[in-house]
This record gives sequence, C-alpha cells and structure tokens, in this order.
Amino acid sequence: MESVKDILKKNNLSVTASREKILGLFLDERGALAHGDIEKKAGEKFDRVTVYRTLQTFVDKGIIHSIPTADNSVRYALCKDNCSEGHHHDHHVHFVCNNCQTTYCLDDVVTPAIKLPDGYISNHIEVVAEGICQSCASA
Amino acid sequence: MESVKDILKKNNLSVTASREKILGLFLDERGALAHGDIEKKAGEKFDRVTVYRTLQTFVDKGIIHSIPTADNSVRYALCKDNCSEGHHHDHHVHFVCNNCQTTYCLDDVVTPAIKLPDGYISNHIEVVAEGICQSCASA
DNA sequence: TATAAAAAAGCAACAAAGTTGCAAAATTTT
DNA sequence: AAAATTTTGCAACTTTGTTGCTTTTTTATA
Repeated sequence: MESVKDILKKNNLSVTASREKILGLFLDERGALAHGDIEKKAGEKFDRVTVYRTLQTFVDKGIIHSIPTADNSVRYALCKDNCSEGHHHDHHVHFVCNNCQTTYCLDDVVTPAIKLPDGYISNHIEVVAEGICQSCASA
Repeated sequence: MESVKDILKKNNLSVTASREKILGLFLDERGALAHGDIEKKAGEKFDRVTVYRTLQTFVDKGIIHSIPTADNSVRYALCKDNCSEGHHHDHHVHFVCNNCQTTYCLDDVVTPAIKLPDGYISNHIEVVAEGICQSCASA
C-alpha cells in the first residue's frame, strides 16, 4: 500500500505538511473535491494560495485531474490510471449527483469513441453524467 | 425566419435593448459565447449585471444552454432543439478547439448512451470533445 | 548533523467573476 | 396616456483566483 509520502517522493516533490494533508484528503475521499472542500476539510490550517498551488502542482505531476462540471465549479480527483507528468489518461466517465452534489469517478466506465464530423480532430473526450447516485437513490 | 423579437415574445419576455442585442449575438455566432465575449461584443453598452441577468433569463427560458468545459469557463450556446422553460434537450456533443478556443455545438452528433454501474441513475449526459477544429486544422 | 542551497509557505495586495438591494428608467398593460 | 410591472444601472459587496516578495521549511551537501 502506497503511502502519501511515497507518492510525493515518486513524483519528485518535497514532502511538506500541506501536500501530505491535501493528498491524504484525496486518498480518503471516494468522490472528487473542489477547491472549497479542501480548504474546509484541511481545517483552515493552510493559506488559500498554498492550496491553489498545491492543486496545480498535483495536476502538473499527473497525481490528480480536473473534472468539468455544468455548474462551473472545478473539481479534482485522484488519477487512478497511469498518468504521468504532462500526460493525463483519465479515460473514464464522471458522475455528478444532483442531490448531494458529490462527483464520482466511474473508473470502470470507459469513455466511448465518438465519430466527429469531418475536419474535427479530437485527442480527448470528457463525459459527465448527471443524476442521482447510489447513496441518494437508496436513502 | 424567426426574428430576435419573435423569439423574445414567444418566450413571454419583454423586448429590451439588451435582450435584443445579446440574443442577436447568439444568432450571428457559429460557436458558443462566454460571458466575457458578450461583454466585449456588445460594445460595453450594457452593465455587467444586466448581461448576467439576461443570460440567466435565457437559460431559464430554454433559449440558450450552458456548456461545461475543462478550463472552467462557462459558455453558452443557442438551443437548437426543442427546449422549453425549465427543460433543456441539448443532446448533442460539444467541441472545444484547443487552438482558437472556440466552442462548437455539434448538433448532428448525438450523445451516446452510456451504461452506468448499478445504482446510478442519470437523466443527462454531457460530452465535450477537445482537439483541433476545422478552421485551425486547415490553416 | 550542521550548513548551504533550493523549494515551498505565508502574507499582502490585487484582479476577475459573480451576487444583491434598491432607485431610476423603460416596457407592457389597462 | 397613465398605471402597473418589469428591467436596467449603480453601488457595494462576496467569492474566486493570481502575483510578487519575504520568511520558513525542506532537501542536498559537506
């Protein structure tokens, strides 16, 4: 089992309190986290700027990826696939619950191939499903 | 051919200078428009607040729809399908050009059906393809 | 393990994006 | 044409995100 420190070291990142804390939050969390969630869950221990920079660093290193949402709030989730610096491979579908607002990475649901009109060349396709999640449907 | 005024009246909206201008921009524009684009193209004639409120009104009425993007900038485009108040039917794929940043509605490319894991119920799926558009590829 | 070099955090100030309440102006109704 | 309604513009404010710089922490080196 990979520890927070291992992940940081593997990516040539200095081990700092904020990085350990924030990466820990992602490991504990099933769903995706928005910047605001992180500030709240970190317990106001870190400067806002530090959180922004830490998230950016993690995205750059391929540790987390951002998820587009209709309501325009950036959310991030751990990259489970083989992402590396400057090259993300998050070919899975995302699900946003309209009830609890949780964003899930459906790691087993692969983004479908889509035939685009002539002339359009795509290297990446994002699929976001909206609806009611497991927890909310059964509650 | 439907005029700007007709569209407004059909949706029970007062005909005002800002609504005519902004709706006109959408009719002229091939791609999608961000809030900032509209402020620029409208020629600084309208207050920022008016633009925000006008866009919200159009979304509520089903005249335009918002498009999720990876870079978290809200963009809007005309609803070509049969959208009505509180009920959007934009089941088409969107395309964002990484070169010119234009967002296109691919009206002829239908959102594919996606099999979700048990327990997840989805009523809406957004597909955003990123890449190089026709104009940029041939340039 | 002490020290130097490098990296990151925190602070302050700022910029951009978006919201709210209210008075003035424009539009629609009568 | 006047009254009622709606919309606009303004001001003030909140939230979100950015930048430069100094202090602190971490890492590399001796």
